[in-house]
Amino acid sequence: MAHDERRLQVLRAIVQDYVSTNDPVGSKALAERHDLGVSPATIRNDMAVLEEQGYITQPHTSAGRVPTDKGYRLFVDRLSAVKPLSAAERKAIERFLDGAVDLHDVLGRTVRLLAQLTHQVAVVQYPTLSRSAVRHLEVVQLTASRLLLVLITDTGRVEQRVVECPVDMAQDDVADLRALLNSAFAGARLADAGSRVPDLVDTAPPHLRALVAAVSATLVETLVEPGEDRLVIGGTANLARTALDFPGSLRPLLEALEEQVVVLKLISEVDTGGAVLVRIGEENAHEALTGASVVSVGYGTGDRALGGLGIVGPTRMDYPGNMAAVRAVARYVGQLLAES
Amino acid sequence: MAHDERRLQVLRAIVQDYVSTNDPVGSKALAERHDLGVSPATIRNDMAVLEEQGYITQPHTSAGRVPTDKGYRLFVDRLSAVKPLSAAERKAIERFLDGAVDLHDVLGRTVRLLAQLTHQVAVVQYPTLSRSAVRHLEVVQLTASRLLLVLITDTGRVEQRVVECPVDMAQDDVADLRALLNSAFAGARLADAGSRVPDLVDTAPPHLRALVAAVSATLVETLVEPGEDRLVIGGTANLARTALDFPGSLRPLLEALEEQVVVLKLISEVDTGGAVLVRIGEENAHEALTGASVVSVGYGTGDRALGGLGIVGPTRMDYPGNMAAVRAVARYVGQLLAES
DNA sequence: GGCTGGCACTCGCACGGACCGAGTGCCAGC
DNA sequence: GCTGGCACTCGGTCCGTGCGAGTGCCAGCC
Repeated sequence: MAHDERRLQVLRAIVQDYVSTNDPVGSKALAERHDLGVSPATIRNDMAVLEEQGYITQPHTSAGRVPTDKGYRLFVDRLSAVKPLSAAERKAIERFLDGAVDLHDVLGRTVRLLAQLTHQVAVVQYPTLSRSAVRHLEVVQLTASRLLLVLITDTGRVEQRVVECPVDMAQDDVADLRALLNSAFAGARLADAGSRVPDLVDTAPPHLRALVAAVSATLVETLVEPGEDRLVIGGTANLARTALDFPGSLRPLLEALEEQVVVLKLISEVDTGGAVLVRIGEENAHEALTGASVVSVGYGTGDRALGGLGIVGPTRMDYPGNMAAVRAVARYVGQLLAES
Repeated sequence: MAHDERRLQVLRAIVQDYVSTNDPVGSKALAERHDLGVSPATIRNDMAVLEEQGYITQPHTSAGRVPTDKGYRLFVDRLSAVKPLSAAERKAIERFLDGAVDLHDVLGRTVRLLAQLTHQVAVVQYPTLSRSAVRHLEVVQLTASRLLLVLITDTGRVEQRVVECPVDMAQDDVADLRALLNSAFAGARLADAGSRVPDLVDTAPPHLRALVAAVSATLVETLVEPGEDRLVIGGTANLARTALDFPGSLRPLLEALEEQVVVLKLISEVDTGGAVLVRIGEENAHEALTGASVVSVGYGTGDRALGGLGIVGPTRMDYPGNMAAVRAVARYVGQLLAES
């Protein structure tokens, strides 16, 4: 019992030291810097056991130990206390986010803030369309047969689509179309929009039916589908600082970030309970993210989930601090968006 | 005369070889790989002169020569023929860009395309707001005293702003406001919008005056100002490949790219005549861009300039190829946007 | 006058051996 | 079960050497 407990202390100390120094940590340094109450020799025995169990590893003989993914996992699950943010950090969050003029601005500031607080790459997802509701649909005629459809959601997103129509339209037709669409979809969650289409087409005046059908089809096809979820990414400059932590090069990671789809999946799969999720190294199950960890959490207004946000960095990161920062920022963003 | 001519050939050969091999190039290799018709010894004499004049330099004694910024400049100005795009590349441009659903999509595809064609970081500017005209203004009421203003421009941009109003509004007020704003601003270039405000406020019905004033103020302040210009950036993964070409680290460059303001300035200062602009190394007059070159060009519809696009890469880049790619993409994007 | 081949010279770099020190595993003793 | 001691391993650094690429210069040739 007592051994087990101390071994965990040793693991914790190893993780902490390694994260802060980036040097494999040896038994002697550990005994000096931490009050473990035992000699280096004893620590060596513990380390041998930890290595046996797969929590730590040696880069090479005669080097210190380094935590494995499994070691970080244990650290995150059982050994790390939540690190409260400093007053200065709370202040910074407020100062940074207040004064945003629209959703785009809020998310842009959020991603910069997160990157600055954590010194990692930050990722913020736009509020999911499928979980948003229609606030207003605007229709603007571009040419005789071409419309610009602008969707405004209750989460503040504004999306545009160009719709090619089968027939030419008069100005009155466009106004009628706008009224029809709004009365049909206003307040509807986008996920449910599809089911309202048949009814809408049926009740539309005959001369507008083809038009309504074409426009609603575009609406449902391109706005309800997932895959239309967007990401804001920032702080990639931080990768240059941590470049040495990534084995091969930064390239695959940068590519994955640009690709968006992989990261989007990781960020959007958040715990509905609001807990911060940590995925360490190979847990991410994607080649480009070997050696990378993702810390993410959902944000929302009240009890309603809007999307996810988080950070991506090397497995060798300050988990308690980053988890605290991610959670705090998510809460604040949620509040901010609830106001509008 | 004949010497001068040959010396330029030597410089051209040095640039070409150095760009493709990344090794300082020596007189012997030069004589072997290029048909200069003279012996290495003669080339050495020419190289000594070129070095004297500042076009090339030696990283260290007993190494070959490397072009300086000045050398690249001469190469771009006088020694490079425009490299026509291959049929496959033209095909790729069409295939890539066709099927875009809106402006956001067009620019996103453009930046990916450009990054792929040039293997550099690509940058595309959204159509400048100040040069755009108002197509439609939509007003959506969020709360009693808060409005969401949505601006749709003739260049396809859709911008949103939240406006806090001094007074509570009834639904009819919002509808009236919408009509007033549209009749006042529809068709106006945003740069001229400010001058229409006083007239608009004067002619507005008394009970709407405060409202109109507040909304137009926001409109002018946040949408007409420059600095609201946006960039799309892509292909940063290509930096990892060319990392060795950047002296210190990638960090300052990545930071400058995220900051946007520096790059925006470079990209938006385009030649109005439609020529491709090349800024080499220190010509960029920004510390983070030492060792980087920017190739940019304006894009637009017909004779109307919308914005700029271009690439950022190491000074050691394929200027003819990249210039051709940038120009071709800009043309195609211009055509595409002219259609909508 | 300009080009060429030859030649001595300069360095950067890769290679290899020696040294050092951090860290380990093991063992006998407390 | 912990501790101090000890022999051992092995990566990193330092240094000296040899090699080769590339240069500048010079005398001779067209």
